[in-house]
Amino acid sequence: MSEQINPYVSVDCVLLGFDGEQFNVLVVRQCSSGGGESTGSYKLPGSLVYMDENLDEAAHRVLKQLTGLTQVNMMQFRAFGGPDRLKNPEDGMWLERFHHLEHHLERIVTIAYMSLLRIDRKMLKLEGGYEAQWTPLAQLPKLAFDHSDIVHAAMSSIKDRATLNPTILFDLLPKKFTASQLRILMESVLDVKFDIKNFHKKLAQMRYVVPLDEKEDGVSHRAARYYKFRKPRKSM
Amino acid sequence: MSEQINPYVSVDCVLLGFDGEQFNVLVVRQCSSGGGESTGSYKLPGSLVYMDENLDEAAHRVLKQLTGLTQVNMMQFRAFGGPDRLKNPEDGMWLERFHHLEHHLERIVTIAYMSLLRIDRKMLKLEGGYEAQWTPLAQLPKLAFDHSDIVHAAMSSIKDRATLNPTILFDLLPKKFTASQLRILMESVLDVKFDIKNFHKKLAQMRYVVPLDEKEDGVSHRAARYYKFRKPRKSM
DNA sequence: GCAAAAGTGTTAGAAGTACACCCATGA
DNA sequence: TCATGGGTGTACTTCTAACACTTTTGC
Repeated sequence: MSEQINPYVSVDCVLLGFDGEQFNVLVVRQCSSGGGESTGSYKLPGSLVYMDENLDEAAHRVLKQLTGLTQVNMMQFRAFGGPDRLKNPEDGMWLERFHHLEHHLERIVTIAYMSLLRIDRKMLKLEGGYEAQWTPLAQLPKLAFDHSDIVHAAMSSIKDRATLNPTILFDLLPKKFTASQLRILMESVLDVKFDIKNFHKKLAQMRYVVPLDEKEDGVSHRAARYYKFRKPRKSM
Repeated sequence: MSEQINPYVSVDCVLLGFDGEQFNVLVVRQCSSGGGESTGSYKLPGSLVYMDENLDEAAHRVLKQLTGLTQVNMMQFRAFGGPDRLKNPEDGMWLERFHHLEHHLERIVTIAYMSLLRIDRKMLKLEGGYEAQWTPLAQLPKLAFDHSDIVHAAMSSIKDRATLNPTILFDLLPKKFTASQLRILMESVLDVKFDIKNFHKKLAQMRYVVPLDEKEDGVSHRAARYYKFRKPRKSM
């Protein structure tokens, strides 16, 4: 890690996936940078910001290092910067060790990003000693720093964004998905229940959702039709 | 300015007012900290973040110094942090001079806040040498740093927020306001036109807007009824 | 009395809500 | 054949959109 870094500003990424029932977050372990023992607590993937990159670039770098993905919509949603973010001394020490900082960290402001991923994509284990893991929101352990707060803020932000523009949610679904996958996803994001019949009607009116002639296979009940998402040409 | 500051992180505040026709932004002049010549270009009010305060506190401090207001909803809406923010060398030098920094500033990340104010409130001229001024958006000069971008991002953010929760807009109106004041405000935020009759119908259904028995005075046409805003008890 | 903005009702179409039963499949 | 989730239609209500004339006031 030879590049010059800004020791006061980081990005942290809330990578969200949906497994058909609930949201999952990709968390990593706080390990020393040499790889080795995985005893640290879990945290969000993140990094200090390099001097020659902007915030979006830093967030994309983190995502790419962790998953290999590059063409992903990373949404900045909030900065967290209270002096109490490092109140657990282990967190500060870990940062200093991991980034080989010379001086003591008093304060770090983080810019939080959120990204919606298909959970089936393979995750790389990083040489940097990352150990990435999808964890259901409900079973999320206490994370390092204020990362637990950041995750909750991300969920709240995604609700607002999906209300304004539901099409962002399709990043979470497989390329072919069933009506009930979409319905359950929307229900859990927006925290509502849809009537099933009415949902089908609404689905038929969504220009950006097109029914396929293909059906589910190998399920022990009537097979569901698949749909796919088609990006609207203008004005999401 | 003896407090310890974080030389890498600032807050900038987009203070918006509505004069009945258009949005105005409160801009200040880049002056030296000793007061004196007002030759600098305009910028948004802002400050580096002190080591013992969180981001919200820093933003409220800036607002209070400039206007004396304290109980105001300051909404964080985005961080700006590209390395090119200081591409105009004057901006960086001004910051160094103003804050009496010892070392050269290479990079500064700013957390942008936005706040909606009644434009009639009196603004203080600060001993710090601020010269605050409401400026209509349409006549906004090129601002220092990337502050022009920040203003546009604020306007876009307010549209999203008002779509999700129109009640934030009442901070912009006088305590008593007419139907057309509200209509023109909403039209300019949401970038739509409302049919006047339909708007009155909609107004009558807004629980949080109550008609008064009072009317305009001294206008050379039929006097308009006043309304007032009543905070909803739960769930804005 | 005239200029200027305020205020008012109806109708037609679209969208949303509530509700109960049969269908296809694998085990 | 049964358990499981998939899929369908109708009636009612609510919301939205379009549209033109009369009222009040100061000058």
